[in-house]
Amino acid sequence: MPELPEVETIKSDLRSLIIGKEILDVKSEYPDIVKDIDFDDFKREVVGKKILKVRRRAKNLIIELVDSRSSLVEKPTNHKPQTTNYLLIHLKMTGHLIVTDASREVKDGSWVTKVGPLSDPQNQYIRIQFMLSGDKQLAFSDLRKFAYIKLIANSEQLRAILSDYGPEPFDKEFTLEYLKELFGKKKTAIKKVIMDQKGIAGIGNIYADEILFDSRIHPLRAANSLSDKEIENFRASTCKILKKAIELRGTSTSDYRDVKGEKGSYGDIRLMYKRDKENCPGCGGEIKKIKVGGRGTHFCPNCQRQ
DNA sequence: TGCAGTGTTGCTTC
DNA sequence: CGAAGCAACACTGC
Repeated sequence: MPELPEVETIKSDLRSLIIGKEILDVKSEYPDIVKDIDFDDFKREVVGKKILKVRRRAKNLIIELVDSRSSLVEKPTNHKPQTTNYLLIHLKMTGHLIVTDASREVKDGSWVTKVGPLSDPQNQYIRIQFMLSGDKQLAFSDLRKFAYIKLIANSEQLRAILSDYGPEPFDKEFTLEYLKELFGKKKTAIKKVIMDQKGIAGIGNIYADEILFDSRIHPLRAANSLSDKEIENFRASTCKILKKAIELRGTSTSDYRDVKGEKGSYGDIRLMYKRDKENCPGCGGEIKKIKVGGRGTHFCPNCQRQ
């Protein structure tokens, strides 16, 4: 389940692997993965475009495409058609992006894809393949078909979609004051509040449990009951945990893999997530599992008091 | 063997 | 309007 650190890892890897490449072809046996547009239209829009930038916002990846035939030195004409658009990709729980070698058969023009990371059982649910210049492909695998790709026509539309998300934990606006305002209005369980992407962008189930333990806050505490000190602890823990998780390239306790099919290693040092019945590293007591907002929640009842 | 569990987001319902 | 619950989906594990 890719959360902020996993999507950030994918973003960095894609930047070094696919920026500057041209999309030569798109293939899919599951065209509904591309939302809100007929697949043939989608194909017409992206084939021939060049990958200019890769960004992340919340758990979304944004790939900026520009017409590969439009030269940067060329003077703009009066009625120049829109040449820049964006792929907005959300991987949901089991979505993966994989970059591998691929080349076109000389004799019949069909694409041959080398196996590589695609032999991983986690990557065998290929839904869409983008064939790229330089004998590469970007493949989109997703077991459960929740993940999607949207084509965003221009920067205004993109901005409108992305403005619904709360601040990124590494943004300037992610301050004690902001969090006091956000939590003060809600009497819901704090865990639900911090996983709401409209309030804070990027925290999912794994890092919510890790952050709440690090800041010693019980997941069922009413958000508006937190003291200023607890909110500051939460803020500091969020930055600390997410930074460490990015360094370790994410958590692969379940299906997550990076674009080369490799696992992240944050799962090895996680303290709470999926560690119920083990001993708490803080006090030695037993880690409990409960449900909060329908999600499995792991915490230490002794270190994180109601 | 069937069914609960898994997990993000957005839609529906109250 | 906020909050809660469920659907989307497919596979695993008990």
